[in-house]
Amino acid sequence: MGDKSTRKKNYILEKARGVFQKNGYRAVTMKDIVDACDISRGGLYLYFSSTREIFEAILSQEDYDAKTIIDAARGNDTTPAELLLIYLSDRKKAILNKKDNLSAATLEYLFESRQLGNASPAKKRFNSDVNEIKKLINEGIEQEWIVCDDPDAAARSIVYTLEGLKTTAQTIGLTADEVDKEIEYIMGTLGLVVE
Amino acid sequence: MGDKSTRKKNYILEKARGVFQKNGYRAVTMKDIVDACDISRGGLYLYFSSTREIFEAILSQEDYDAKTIIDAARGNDTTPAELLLIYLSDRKKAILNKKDNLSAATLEYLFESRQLGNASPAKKRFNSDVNEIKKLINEGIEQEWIVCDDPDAAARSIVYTLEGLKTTAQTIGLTADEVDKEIEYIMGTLGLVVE
Amino acid sequence: MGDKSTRKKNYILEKARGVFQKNGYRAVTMKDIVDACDISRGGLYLYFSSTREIFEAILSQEDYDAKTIIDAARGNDTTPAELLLIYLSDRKKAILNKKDNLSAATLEYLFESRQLGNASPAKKRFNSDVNEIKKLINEGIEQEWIVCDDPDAAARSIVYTLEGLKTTAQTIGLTADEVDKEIEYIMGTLGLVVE
Amino acid sequence: MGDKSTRKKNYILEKARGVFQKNGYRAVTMKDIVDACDISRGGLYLYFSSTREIFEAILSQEDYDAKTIIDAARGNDTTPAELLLIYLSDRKKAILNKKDNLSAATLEYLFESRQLGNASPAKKRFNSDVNEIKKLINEGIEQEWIVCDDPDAAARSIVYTLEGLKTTAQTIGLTADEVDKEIEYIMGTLGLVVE
DNA sequence: CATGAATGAGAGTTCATTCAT
DNA sequence: GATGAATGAACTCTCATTCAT
Repeated sequence: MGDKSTRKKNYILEKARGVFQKNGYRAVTMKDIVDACDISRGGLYLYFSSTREIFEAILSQEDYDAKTIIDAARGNDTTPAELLLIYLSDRKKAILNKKDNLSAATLEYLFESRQLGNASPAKKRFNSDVNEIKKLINEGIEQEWIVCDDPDAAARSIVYTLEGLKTTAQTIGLTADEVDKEIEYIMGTLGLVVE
Repeated sequence: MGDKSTRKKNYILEKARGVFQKNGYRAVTMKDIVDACDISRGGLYLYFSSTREIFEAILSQEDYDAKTIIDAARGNDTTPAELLLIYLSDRKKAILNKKDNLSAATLEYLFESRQLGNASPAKKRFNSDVNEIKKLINEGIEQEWIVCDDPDAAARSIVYTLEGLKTTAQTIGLTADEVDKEIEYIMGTLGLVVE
Repeated sequence: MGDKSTRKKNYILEKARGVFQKNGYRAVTMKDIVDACDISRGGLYLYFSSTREIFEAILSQEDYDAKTIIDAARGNDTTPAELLLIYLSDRKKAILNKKDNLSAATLEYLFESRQLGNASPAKKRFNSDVNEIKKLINEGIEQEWIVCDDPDAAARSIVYTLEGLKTTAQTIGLTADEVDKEIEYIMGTLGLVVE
Repeated sequence: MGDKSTRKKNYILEKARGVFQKNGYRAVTMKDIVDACDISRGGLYLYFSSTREIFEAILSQEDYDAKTIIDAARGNDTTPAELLLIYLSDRKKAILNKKDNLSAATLEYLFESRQLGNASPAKKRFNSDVNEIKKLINEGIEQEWIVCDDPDAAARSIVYTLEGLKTTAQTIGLTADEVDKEIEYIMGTLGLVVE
């Protein structure tokens, strides 16, 4: 983290992130990143040799998985319902934050990855998120906060819905109210009320 | 439909569809389509002047909106629950059919449209689908098949979830069972049971 | 003139003239002319096989040489001075008439012809104009209207100046007053006064 | 002037000048210049992005305006008549020098500029030349070398005539004698004799 | 005669990538 | 390490020209 090479790498990633946010994944060229970083063409190649490599480096810095967020929020007296709401609210922010948002680029990246046949990191992430939410639902059932016949299906449903909200926000746009309403509905299906 | 020019146009669209299915939207060049159609460079330009134009022509041929499918299935004795299930099953086919599937390309296209500031056709489609499903749910409530406090939120939730399933299928892949399970869950939240 | 083929040819030339006036010579394509004539691509080729051929046909229709104009104006009592003024006034109209004017295209055409080594028609025209004006000046000298040491040089000078006015009008623009002033000056050098 | 980029730019301009001299303005393509310079396609675009840009750079290197030539020739004992003759002789060289001559290309360029609506640099040049010659004529009148009623008209006439000579030389060709004769005639109209 | 679909050469332009400095 | 000039492949788009109908 301290050595010069790493600092430079991080500098590039930071600048490149802005470019991907603005232009998506496929439309970004090495030249765009060179321009954004204000370094030389050759200079960029010393650190990264393709936009794919750069984008993957950026993705690996992101850490928004359910476990991280939920664990950070856990305390002695936080109920599963509260934790779920905290997670959904965090996702809401990410969904609505149109500027600082790699969703569009990430989807493009994943489509391309799919075609190339390597989607496993995304799959791992999906499964881990489902598991984390399922755990929360099971805790809620035990503590009689939550009513749910099939925690696995419920957890999956939440993740699919969040994915759908993200896509919808990127393609046709969503307001905060629309996301709030959906969060309330999700909570409602589990027998929870957002006060 | 009969004249030569229209036949040729349709031929191009058919071939181009394959290219978009395989490569997504942004990665496709006019040359790719020229090669797929086995016509001359200039020849393609007689009919279409950009990949965007071609893609939009393909999209306008697609007719998978909820109203079309549901109306086609309505009969004297079809219950709202049955209609909803028919719609979801149709969507399931579309979600899983990875080969003959423009989802990935369409999402890319929509992202680009968004950046260019014209997402309204997609929005119209979204709203129309939500409405159609809401109508179904309301009918179900009247006929006491369905239990639902907020039909609008329920309908939106279904559309978001389907969107999420489509994306997930494209990015990390889904099996038929996984989709079935999700459909059952959706029906369950409305108090319906898939036998 | 009456047969269908000639009528069609003339129709094409008429439309093409407008295109050359608007766009010059080199910039004009066969397609431009096809579009202007509202005929088929192949149809144009039945009559002409290049823009050069068309332009040459147009040029051969033009008949603005000094002899034509001066002869048309000759009468029993027209003095050489009057004839000269009539010719210069005619040229003035041609110089200023920016819309209906092939000057720019003609110059481009002549440059290209020069490079190709066949400028003789233009040369013939130049010499004939010089001769016609020289004749006029000589008549004027005989009748003691005009004072001039070297009628040949004077005639040439007039033609060069008219050429210069034409070019200047096309490149940087000229007003009627500016051309009038120049005509007066030319007349003045021959001892004539424009009343 | 010394740095490599400027040297390369000048190298390109030098080679491009030859191409414009040979082919005029409109007919020249970026590829022609690439070939003449023996550099890569992309290489040329590092320095210039259109033939227009290149041609304008070449033009801005030219410095043949009347003021420059006349000022360079001024000395304690040079008479206005001598200065005028020096200027006309310089123009003669430019008019006759068919190889190293951008006249044709420049006229084409000016036609195009006219169509695009920006002819002002040429206009400025025209006016400045007229003024410089007018000053010379006025000096000549004061010192009683020159006889002239209307110095402004005379100066304009000279510029128009030179323009006409240039065009004529380019289109149908002129010999040195023909130009000499015209110069003598011009001088004669001002009451001057070329010895 | 007349049409206009079709071809393919060729121009413009952009970028990933290399390499001498 | 770092630079940025240079290359050349690839893509978009336009036309002159042909030819089956």
